[in-house]
Amino acid sequence: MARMAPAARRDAIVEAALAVALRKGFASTTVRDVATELHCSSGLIHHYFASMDEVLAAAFERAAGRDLADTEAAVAEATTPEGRLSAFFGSYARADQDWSYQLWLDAWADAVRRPALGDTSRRLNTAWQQLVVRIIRDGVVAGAFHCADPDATAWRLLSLLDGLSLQAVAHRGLVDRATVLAWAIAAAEDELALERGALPRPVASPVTSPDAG
Amino acid sequence: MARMAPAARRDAIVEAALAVALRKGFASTTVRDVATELHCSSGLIHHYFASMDEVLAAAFERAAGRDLADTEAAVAEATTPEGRLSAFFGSYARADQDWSYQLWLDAWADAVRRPALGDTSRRLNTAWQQLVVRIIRDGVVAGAFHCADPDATAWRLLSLLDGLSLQAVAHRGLVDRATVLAWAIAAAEDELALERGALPRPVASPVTSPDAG
DNA sequence: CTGCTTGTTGGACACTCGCGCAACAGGCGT
DNA sequence: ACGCCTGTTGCGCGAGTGTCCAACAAGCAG
Repeated sequence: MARMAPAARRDAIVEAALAVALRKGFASTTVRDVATELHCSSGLIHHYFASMDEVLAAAFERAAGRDLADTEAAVAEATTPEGRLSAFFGSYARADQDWSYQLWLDAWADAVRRPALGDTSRRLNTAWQQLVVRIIRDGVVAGAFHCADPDATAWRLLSLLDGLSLQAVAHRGLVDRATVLAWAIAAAEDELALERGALPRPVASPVTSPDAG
Repeated sequence: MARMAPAARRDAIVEAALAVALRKGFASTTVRDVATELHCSSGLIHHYFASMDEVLAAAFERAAGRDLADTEAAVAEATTPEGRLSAFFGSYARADQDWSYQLWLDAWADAVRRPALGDTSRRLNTAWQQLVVRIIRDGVVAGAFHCADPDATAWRLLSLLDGLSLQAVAHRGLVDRATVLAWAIAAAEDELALERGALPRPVASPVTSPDAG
């Protein structure tokens, strides 16, 4: 493999690891898999990362961080509290269509066994929850929402969303995406003392859907 | 090891595999672990099972089935609709104490990639949801609950429970067990048009807590 | 008691895994 | 042009895995 600048090489490794993980899951992504994906030697991966755990954590960090940034951008675009919350749901539900949600399932399952991955997953999960907290707080300040404990409400909304998305992704067809979205929004309306229908229904945006590996 | 009847031996192997899996997780349960647990040779396991996958699949089926049966028994013991629902929550929350909930995380993550495991997981997940549906239906008939769509409510309650339990298990300490239980029960009271506090808070039943492996 | 079926043994085999290391080579400063 | 720094290689180690198999022994039929 051609010589590369350290930053670029690190980047390429993370990207390759992510590509493999999306195909076969975190648990069964090996150093040699990443090396093959990158057409380089396995030793090179260890030259940049102390352990495989760190490679996977970095790969997950990138994928989830990217999704978080996208969602934050979508939320920032909206002008009203109701619009921001809807933007959040719309952007989140999009995630369970392509394979990025499968990454979360893998990360949650492996969190206990791979410390670095577990830390990353915990941190990013909290970041998502804090995003919801901010949306709620802003809405309360603006007088649009009523909520006694935004932190708890955020956990409940996010967990409902996760539990439903989990079924949609792991057991395809048991619960469909539109239903997940509708139920989550209705739950938010209840939690925030809004009238039914107060939150605009986001349109489901079509996204890339890679085949199984 | 003493000679045994084929059926009894098969049973003992599955039981031993389950014991190990509950102690150190599904992913890291090996043939030799099971053999050690059973005080027999590793070859014996392969005399009864064509592959290790089959052993683990049988163990998962037994664990999940037993949890379901336990919960169904606990639910059946209660006499009022409120008592039955509380019994369900109490029994379910118990699951996230040891590794049995980690089994579900593993199953959900691998469902898409391992068809046999995915089928089992889907079937048992649906069985849990149907148990909630029955509790709700009975409560509605008895006039204790009000619910327009028991099927949907069951999915929402179960998903909230799963989403919260997931955080409790994968990210130890982010959300604690008592909170999961309290929030789920409160959500149930809202869904079924009950007054706050109408559902008795189940006592956290002490269960076997094997050390980490 | 003898012979045969079959549960059971324990090691051999052929991998894979993460990781470390000595050697090679490409590009930059001088 | 040279030499040094460092990205890169590819092999090898030790530990781990699932799977297979020839040999052993326990119990039953004759």
